[in-house]
Amino acid sequence: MIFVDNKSRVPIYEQIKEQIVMLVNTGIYKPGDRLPSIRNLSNQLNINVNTIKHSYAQLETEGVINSVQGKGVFIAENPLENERIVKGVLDDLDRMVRSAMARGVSKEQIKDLIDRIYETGENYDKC
Amino acid sequence: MIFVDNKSRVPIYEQIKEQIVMLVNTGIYKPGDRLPSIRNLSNQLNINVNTIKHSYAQLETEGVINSVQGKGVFIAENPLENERIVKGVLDDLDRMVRSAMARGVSKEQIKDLIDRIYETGENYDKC
Amino acid sequence: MIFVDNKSRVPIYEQIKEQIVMLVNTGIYKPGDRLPSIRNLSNQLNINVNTIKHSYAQLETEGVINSVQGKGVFIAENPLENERIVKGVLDDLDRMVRSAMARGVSKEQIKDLIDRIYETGENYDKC
Amino acid sequence: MIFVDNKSRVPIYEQIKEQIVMLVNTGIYKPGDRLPSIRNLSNQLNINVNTIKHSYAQLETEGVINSVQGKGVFIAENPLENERIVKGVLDDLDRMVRSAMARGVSKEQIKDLIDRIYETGENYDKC
DNA sequence: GTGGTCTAGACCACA
DNA sequence: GTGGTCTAGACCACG
Repeated sequence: MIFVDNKSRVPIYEQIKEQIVMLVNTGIYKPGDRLPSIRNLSNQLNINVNTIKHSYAQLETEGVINSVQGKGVFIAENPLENERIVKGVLDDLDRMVRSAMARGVSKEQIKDLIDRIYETGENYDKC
Repeated sequence: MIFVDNKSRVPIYEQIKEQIVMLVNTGIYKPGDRLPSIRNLSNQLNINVNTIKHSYAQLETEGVINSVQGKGVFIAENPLENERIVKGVLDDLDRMVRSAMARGVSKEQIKDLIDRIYETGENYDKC
Repeated sequence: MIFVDNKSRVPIYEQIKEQIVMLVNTGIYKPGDRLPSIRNLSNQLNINVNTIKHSYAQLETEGVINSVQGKGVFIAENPLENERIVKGVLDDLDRMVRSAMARGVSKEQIKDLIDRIYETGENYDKC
Repeated sequence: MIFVDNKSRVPIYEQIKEQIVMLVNTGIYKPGDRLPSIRNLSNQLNINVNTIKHSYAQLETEGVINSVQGKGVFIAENPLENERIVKGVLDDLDRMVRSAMARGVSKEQIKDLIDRIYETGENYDKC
């Protein structure tokens, strides 16, 4: 499953891109694997088709995926020639942690939150 | 006292909000203290009056400050004791941690980030 | 559906806020319903976009509505279940009753006013 | 004591005017009585001298009071020739009660609030 | 001088 | 099309 945060400053199409790259990075997606169709993903995530299209289009120009008319979308042969960095999220996290600190939340509280999320929310599947 | 990064993805009014909260949190601003007037800050930062107004308005509805017609803007009595806002911050954190997880950031990475933030911030009066 | 009195001492954005809350309260708007777009309402009422935006922004921080980029503005899940806002309303009431008392309004006068309001409003679905 | 609400839509100078008229109306102030000096009232209420001046000036042009250079300010002989109506407060109250109702506050809750205020807050003195 | 409200219009990102 | 941000400038009420 791909996780999308509507309210993030990071646009949805970037979130999707980053997560697909990550799935490739961790070996969950391998070259030649087929990605979910645009409409399929659109339905799953309840997100506009155009947004998914936007993500896929950028991934294609970056050489991460290939879309084949009438067949589907596939992971490219050398998908990670241009390595990508997950930076936006960490910036966001940084700001939010500072915000929470300023508002009196303790370090322990935050770490507990993280543990809880990572334990319960194992939301990695091949989708 | 306040700095603004025009090029950040974080809107200016939020940058200002966060910095004022920080100044309150560190004890530099105390209840009853007067903030710079919207026009004054507007000139200092070379930012439109309305943008400053926007920041101040949100801080007021969050109970951090009180603005008084014709007098100025002042730090509230219990500026950071607002359960609802703290809850909102935690919700935001929750979303972002999930987002980071989905994008392949490890639990340890996040916890390191937190440690770093809390350590550098520990010089503050209140934490 | 929404009316505005330009000459009132009550600012337009507050009039709009109150009427939307009322529409939610009476069950005319239900969670998930879509509100008119800011531009649409702006045209209908012949009021500047920013003024509408102002109303919607406050309602969002109060948890009554959610606005989603590119999609629209929607009634939140529990639009009126916000302890903090209710507390704020009661504080306002407190101030105004004291004000009325100081200006010679009798207890009975106020109670009559309340009865009248609650009676005429009793046709509403939820009260 | 005169009661002033900083956050009311009714301007402070009007609140003061109304309350003095009310004190005359109820016979607490009689023709010839001396009002507190501008500075005295300014200190008591922690309100700017100009604001008090504004109230007194209007009351004088309306014939309610006479100010005598170097002696003080006194209630006029026929102070209430032009009868005044306390309307602003009631409008405010009306709006707030509706607001509270919309937010789920019960009629009884409000009436309790009123009883409590009127019982404990007998803040009428000659000042 | 202060804050409060409103308008008009611009540009952006997203669906 | 949608909302989000920012600017410029106006007028008001209040201190």
